[in-house]
Amino acid sequence: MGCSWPENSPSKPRKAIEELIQGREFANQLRGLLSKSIGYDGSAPEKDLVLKILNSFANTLSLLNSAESDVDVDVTQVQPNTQASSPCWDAPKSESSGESCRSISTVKDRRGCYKRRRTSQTITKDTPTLIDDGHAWRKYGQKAILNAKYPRHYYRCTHKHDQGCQAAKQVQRIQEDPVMHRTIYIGHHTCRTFSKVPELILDASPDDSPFVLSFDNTFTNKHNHPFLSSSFQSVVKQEYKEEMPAADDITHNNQSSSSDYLVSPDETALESFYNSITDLSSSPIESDNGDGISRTLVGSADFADADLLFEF
DNA sequence: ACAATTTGACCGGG
DNA sequence: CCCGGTCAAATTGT
Repeated sequence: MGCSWPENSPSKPRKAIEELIQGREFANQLRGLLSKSIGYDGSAPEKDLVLKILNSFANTLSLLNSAESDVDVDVTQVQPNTQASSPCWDAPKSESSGESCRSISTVKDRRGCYKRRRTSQTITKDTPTLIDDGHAWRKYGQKAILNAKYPRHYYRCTHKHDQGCQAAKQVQRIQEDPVMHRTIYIGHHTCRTFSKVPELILDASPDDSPFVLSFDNTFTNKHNHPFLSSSFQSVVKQEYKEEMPAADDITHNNQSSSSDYLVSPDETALESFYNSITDLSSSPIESDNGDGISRTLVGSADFADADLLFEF
């Protein structure tokens, strides 16, 4: 079971990946046990540890996955409006206005104008159900994934068009542990607007040098998160709504489906969420998986700042 | 009325 | 051809 996420690996790394997935599975089980036996006054170093372990697994897996699939440095050119690079969605209207296109075209002719994202850096994060990373995302798709119980959701930055921000993310519920979501961040934010976040948070941060900014926040913002409650709630609502329809249904698993419906009840999700929150805020866990990040890139600054948003 | 999400179709890579 | 990523019309929410 499981091991459906990374499907793109030759053979040696693959074995390693399977091992890692198994390890992660075990860690998840341990985590479940702990949250049962401890209740939610949290503050258990054990759970702290488990979360660290889980993150290590996640990061290692993402490293392995990207290790052989891309060797690129692809710092994607971020240019909002050079018509040279703008695919087709910048000026599609003109073409459609001459809509008399003889083609049967129930759909406009999209041939050739379909830009598939070049593999840029991706960072994988496992987070308890409803974490908001503080960025404004716009959902643009949802897909059932082969062999996966839960669909994958596709988001891009809300400011893709007005600011040319290339950031995107994919979110999928982890089937071994439906409480957790795996989020793959692709590309980095070039937008400046934190629409959801009141400015008071940012006031300590001038708006250049994201590196400084993120570290700064790490130390200063640990205890005040004025936006947590609001964004939290909205996300809750959204998530539950999403999960309601047909957890499985996908393609082929007609027979086992009945058992799939007993996804963990809401309370469990909430409880463990609170637990994680507590744990996360009490220790700088995330900051150390810089190892996953630091090996490459330039865009990491933004992810660092995403990380600390996970930290409350 | 506008903005965000849903959803089926399309596209390109493997 | 299949699968996953993206587009965009239709629908739903604010």
